Amino acid sequence: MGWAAVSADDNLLKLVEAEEPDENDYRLQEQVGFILRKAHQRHVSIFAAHIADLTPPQFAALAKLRDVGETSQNQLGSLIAMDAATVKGVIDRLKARGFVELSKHEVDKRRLLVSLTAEGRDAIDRLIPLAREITQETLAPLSAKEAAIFMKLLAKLA
Amino acid sequence: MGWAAVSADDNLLKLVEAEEPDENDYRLQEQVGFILRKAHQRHVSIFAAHIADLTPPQFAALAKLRDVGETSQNQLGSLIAMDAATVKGVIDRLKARGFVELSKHEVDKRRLLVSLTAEGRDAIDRLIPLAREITQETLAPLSAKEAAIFMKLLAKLA
DNA sequence: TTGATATCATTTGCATACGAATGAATTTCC
DNA sequence: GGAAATTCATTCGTATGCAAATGATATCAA
Repeated sequence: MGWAAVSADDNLLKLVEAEEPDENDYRLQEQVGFILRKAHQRHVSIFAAHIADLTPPQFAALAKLRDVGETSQNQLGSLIAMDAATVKGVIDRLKARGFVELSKHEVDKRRLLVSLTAEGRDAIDRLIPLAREITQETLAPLSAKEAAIFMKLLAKLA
Repeated sequence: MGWAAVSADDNLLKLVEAEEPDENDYRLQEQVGFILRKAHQRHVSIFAAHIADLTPPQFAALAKLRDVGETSQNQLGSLIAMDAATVKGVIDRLKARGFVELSKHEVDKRRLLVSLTAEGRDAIDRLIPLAREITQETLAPLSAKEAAIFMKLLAKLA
């Protein structure tokens, strides 16, 4: 009885495994998260090759400030997808470089207003053409049509 | 002559500007780098919701070790796209958790061999089904067909 | 063989990235 | 009006991620 039962269990196990051959062939390099991380790394590397003295988050902060003018730190953070702790560090470093200046909101005393300095505006205006090249080089492995499709799908994911 | 020349220059300038209206309408949220960063952030967040006690890089290290068995630290790093400094920290933390063990290469004394412990193998085997859910949820905004196209194009970029 | 190179690993320094805790100021709601 | 909840900013701790410098070991080449 013992032998027969074990044998039946073995067969059942094999059937189950045949229906789910997944467990054993998980391929890390094909997972979206892994490739996303690599694609992001590649982009950051291309960015650094074109703009050595500013990081992508710092550039994003300046570019957004150029769009919206003066805003609070948190507001800016939400516009460029950074939480409060992260945006503070970015703004601190931009302030130390003289690219942004801070002031207190007159009415709401909690808020810290951030705005571009003249130097910051010059910098971002000067860097935007380079940023276009960065975008182009990042998308270079794709044809124009592929790039358009990719951007549409990527936007859906983000 | 002076007036005529200036006038001609003005017209020329306007033509050039008409051909390149770019400078003023750089849209950060449409740049591939910015969206790539956001998509990556979203994936990391989904990952954390499913696997709270391990980060994506730590998971990648375990998954790759499961594939290839014992390897050197640097070799593992190149397999999962981490430089030497980064992979060291990841392996250190996995070692502290008892998921990997280190040993010296007998022949080449520079190399530090990394391998899964029994506990590490149990962990990765247990987590792989969750990782499949993470991949699925990350791609959820796309239809099956869109996801297939996206993965092909993303792989070209990375 | 030995001197130049290259590889493996470590360390340091800097810059995101985010959860959690804290304090100050504001808004909401009863 | 005032207590409760919310918002804004800061700080701390932990974890990538990478450049650059360093030391130990291997390999290559003259």
